[in-house]
Amino acid sequence: MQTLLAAAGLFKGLNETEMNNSLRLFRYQTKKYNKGEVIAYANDPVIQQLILLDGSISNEMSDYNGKTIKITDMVAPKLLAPGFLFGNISHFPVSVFANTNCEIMAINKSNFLESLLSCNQLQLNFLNLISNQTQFLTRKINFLKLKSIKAKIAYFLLNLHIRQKSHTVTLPQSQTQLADLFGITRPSLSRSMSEMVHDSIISIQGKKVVILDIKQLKSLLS
Amino acid sequence: MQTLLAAAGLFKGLNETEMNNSLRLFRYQTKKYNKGEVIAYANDPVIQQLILLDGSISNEMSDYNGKTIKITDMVAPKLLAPGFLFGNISHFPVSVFANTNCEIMAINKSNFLESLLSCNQLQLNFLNLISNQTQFLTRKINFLKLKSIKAKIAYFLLNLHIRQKSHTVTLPQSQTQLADLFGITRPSLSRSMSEMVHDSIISIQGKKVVILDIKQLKSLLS
DNA sequence: TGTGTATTGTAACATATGTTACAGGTATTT
DNA sequence: AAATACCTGTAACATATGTTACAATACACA
Repeated sequence: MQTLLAAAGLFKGLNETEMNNSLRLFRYQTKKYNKGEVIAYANDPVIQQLILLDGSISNEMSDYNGKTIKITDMVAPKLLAPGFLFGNISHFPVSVFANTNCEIMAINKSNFLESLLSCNQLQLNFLNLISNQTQFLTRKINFLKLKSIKAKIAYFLLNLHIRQKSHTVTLPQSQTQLADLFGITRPSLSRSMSEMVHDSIISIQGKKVVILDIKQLKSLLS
Repeated sequence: MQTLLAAAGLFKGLNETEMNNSLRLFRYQTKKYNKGEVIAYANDPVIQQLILLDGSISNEMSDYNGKTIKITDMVAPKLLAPGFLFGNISHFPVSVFANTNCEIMAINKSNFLESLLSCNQLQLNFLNLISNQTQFLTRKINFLKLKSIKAKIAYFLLNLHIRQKSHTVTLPQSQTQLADLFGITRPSLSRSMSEMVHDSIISIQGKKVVILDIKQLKSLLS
């Protein structure tokens, strides 16, 4: 358990004693969810800090017409929505589904706060986790601000390029899933990629994409 | 100063003694900026907690082609980017401009952390401020996810309707500014509004908009 | 009151993206 | 190897939005 919470970032840098103290303070419950089950509904009030101990979940935002859009996948161990535990009105911004069988730790808000206050390192860790989430949201906003499909493709490929450290990048998802992620339709994605191939900016072979002209790719971001 | 920081949320609920203690701990500097000056550049590292004590600022995100998009305006007193002070890589997500003459308090990150840790109420307040910022960002994402211009107009009008508690709402900005906020062009905004008038969903007279058919307006959100 | 400036409505046209449909390819299962 | 499901490319057309331009109106200020 301690290892898990350390990996989640919450117990990072705590020594054995501090971990034990904190764990003793947490009046937590754990609950198991089966694949496909709903862990939290969007707009549910956030009254507990949920921590994904095992399994993987997906965050989905429900559209006004009921259709859900996947935001992101998360793999254990991870704190869920740490930035929403406090604040004036705290509601889940997304619905949380179990992608696989999951185990969730739940800690009551006021108890969690008490425990935080009892350990400086724990507080710093929590602040760091929230800040990271904030930065994630900001990147999401930057992505959503991109106006054209080609700009989104470029942004995505350039990120892959940085992470995979190669001009040949491997798409981690099918075009159907990517289109979903981008909030566009699959034929539109395909068409834009084809045009970029035609313009010799990239070349495509299955899931491999070769970045031929990184300068032009970057210029698509404007 | 104490009143200002209380109004900013940071000193909310602190008694006189706690405020004095905290203020003594803060090794802050204050700095004045003239209207139009840049307070922080996007991508600057965040090494201090900045607090706007007086004046009003605007957050602008610089596009890849250098063009800036206004995100939001803020009026003193307010903490700037509290969610970015901690975390792995903390860079300003936006540039900050002085809309009017401004006074800014700057507190070193590590000193700010120390001070937080010395007062439980202060910590809770900071967590609440960050959470509120997170919720703000989430609402922003929800807005950006809206696909059509009419959906954005509907979302905006419905929010005004809730806040102004009336079916007749007053637009707080010119269409030019709204279009900017929505990330669209002004003629497109005007056209969409005209169509909504034609469909008897709203009627417009200057800055006054009357919501005639709230049901249809809501259905535009899908 | 008059004059310049910003704001709004609108039109014609260009472009980007969505929609639908279909065919060929690839992978998976049996 | 055959059958099935999924994935990809592409085309024709519909729709939404951007672009540019101009006129009409409202507003601020001398």
